[in-house]
Amino acid sequence: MATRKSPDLAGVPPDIQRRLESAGLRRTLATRAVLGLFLVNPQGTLSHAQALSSLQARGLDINRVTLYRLLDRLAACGVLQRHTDDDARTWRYGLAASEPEAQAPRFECDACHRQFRLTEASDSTRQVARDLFSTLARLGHRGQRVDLSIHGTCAGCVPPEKAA
Amino acid sequence: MATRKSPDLAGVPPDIQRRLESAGLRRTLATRAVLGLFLVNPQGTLSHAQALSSLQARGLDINRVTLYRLLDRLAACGVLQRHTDDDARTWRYGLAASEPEAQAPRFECDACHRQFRLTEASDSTRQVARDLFSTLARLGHRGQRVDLSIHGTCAGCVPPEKAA
DNA sequence: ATATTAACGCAACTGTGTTGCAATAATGGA
DNA sequence: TCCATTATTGCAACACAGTTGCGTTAATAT
Repeated sequence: MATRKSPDLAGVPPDIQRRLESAGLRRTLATRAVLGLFLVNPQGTLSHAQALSSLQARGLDINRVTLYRLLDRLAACGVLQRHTDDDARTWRYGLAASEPEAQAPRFECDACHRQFRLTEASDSTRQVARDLFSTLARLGHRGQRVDLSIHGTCAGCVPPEKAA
Repeated sequence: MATRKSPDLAGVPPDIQRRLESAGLRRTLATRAVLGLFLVNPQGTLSHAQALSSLQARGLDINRVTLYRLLDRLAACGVLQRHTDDDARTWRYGLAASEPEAQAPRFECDACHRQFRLTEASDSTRQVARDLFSTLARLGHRGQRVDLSIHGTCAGCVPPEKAA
């Protein structure tokens, strides 16, 4: 009745499918659902708690521990990217960029806590990363990874009367 | 016997004393001890746990809740600066720069978890901050604060045979 | 010296994430 | 198509960082 190979990963981009497969991950209900959560809004990020309630809102009753482990697995195989939220002491997950080079700065709205990736500004990041690495080298340290984030108020949260 | 005004804040810089006073903080034993902890190493940062064990090592038996509240207070009045540690989900505290403009990037060693402020590179930060703010403005958002951090291995932790 | 109230210590609690283990269900091969 | 293998799941219990309420202590101002 149904095909045997790749049963239900319809809208999932091939590069993600490849990463899932080469890590040996199984296509479970939970995996598909969580993946869908991120694919409907590729720029956004979700905390564990947000992901859990989204799943519940869709009628999916997934155990919280299962979700923790699933998000971990997806991050470990490079499908998601994990970073710490600045305010709460929590992790946030977002789709990883296809090429890791394209590390764009993150913008986090202090009002609604949504996060955006500023792909328009990835040049700035590359530039400053070069600078910093050479500064570090001069001091005898070794730099490996630059994390650039901006806090502020997003367009949707800027009070209209103050919006210039 | 002892002077009545400002009894024991000998080595504390005047701008810090001013901030303490204008916030109405009292000069308790704990306040002085914690302040001392940071002043002996002005570039360093400490987690709550590290600060607590340093205090205990000096024979000071301060309650952990008291320390939490004290660190909060010092951060609230601008003497300390608080930020989330990237690996553990904890806060770290460091002396705040006298002028907030001079926000230098932070370098965090992934091996020993110590942190350094790269004052040599504060120009890079200013530059990239300008870039990002204008990018954000174009998109309708409003940027308020740029956080630039680098992870890597510090001079003391780089394995000698690999240190070039 | 005394009244006021910030700061303290204790106990109990919250929220986020983790671990051990038995049960379940994708997956690949017969 | 059925079966064996083993990744994944759910549950319960735990670990850790930080918070809250409240009665007590001790800086500070008068």
